[in-house]
Amino acid sequence: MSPSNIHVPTNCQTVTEILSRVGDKWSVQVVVQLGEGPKRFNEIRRLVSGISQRMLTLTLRGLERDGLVTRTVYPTIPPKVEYQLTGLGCSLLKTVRALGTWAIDNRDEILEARRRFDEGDDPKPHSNAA
Amino acid sequence: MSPSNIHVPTNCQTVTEILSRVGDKWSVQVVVQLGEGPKRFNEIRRLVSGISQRMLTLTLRGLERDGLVTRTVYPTIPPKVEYQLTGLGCSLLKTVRALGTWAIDNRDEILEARRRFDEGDDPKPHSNAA
DNA sequence: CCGTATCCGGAGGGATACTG
DNA sequence: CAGTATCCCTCCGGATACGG
Repeated sequence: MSPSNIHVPTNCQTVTEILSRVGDKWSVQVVVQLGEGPKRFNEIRRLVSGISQRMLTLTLRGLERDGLVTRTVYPTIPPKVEYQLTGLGCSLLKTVRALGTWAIDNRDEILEARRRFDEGDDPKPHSNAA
Repeated sequence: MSPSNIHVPTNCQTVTEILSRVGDKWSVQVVVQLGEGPKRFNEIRRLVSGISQRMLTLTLRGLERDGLVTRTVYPTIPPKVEYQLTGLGCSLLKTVRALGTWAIDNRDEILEARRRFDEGDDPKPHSNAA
């Protein structure tokens, strides 16, 4: 990367903003599930097990608001609502998957570092220096 | 804790876990600053202006715990402490930059979608509101 | 200079009950 | 089935003050 890449204020600001969207507890999981194809409300709810009805609603609203998913209502009885990733949503999914790959690749290393740190931060276990 | 298996949920589980690390309010900004080279505590604090002393400490601790940064103390007077990205931290930075690029590229589209949604999400202005 | 401890307001998010 | 509203509790994170 160049030392003076694009102009400054847009950078941190925007990235942080997007990470807030994606970094919440549920958005990514919902997006990933929707990556498999369009899904109904309770279908998603089952797949992302652990999520509450309330949170699923809020998460979907947020994603819809940002143009990442579309919401289609079929006025049948009983009502049927389908959620689907937009093009924008798909492109986000790709990027997120890259992060996911990183996470999986480095999972063990992180867990190990974490364990060591919690043990008492002992970087030199072979030398018994108190 | 599951008694017998760790195989299935590795995907969502791990990704969510990493995003929690990276998706908090400050971690990314700190990592980005550290990407420019090793920095001292108050140096980072100035660069990531807006962060409180407390939050910087907590953020750095978290990153250190996960093996993303190292903390080096020089026992001088006054004390000097340097933080630096590890190899793991650098590789994360690269992935995060990709997400940052996505954010910048799609910033306008998201903001526009958001504005439309807040306006009243009105794709069919004529006829009775369905 | 670097960090910790305490106080405290507000957002996030779960459980539940109700509506169309 | 899909969604809203309410209650409530936890944790995040800012301000401030103190210790090495």
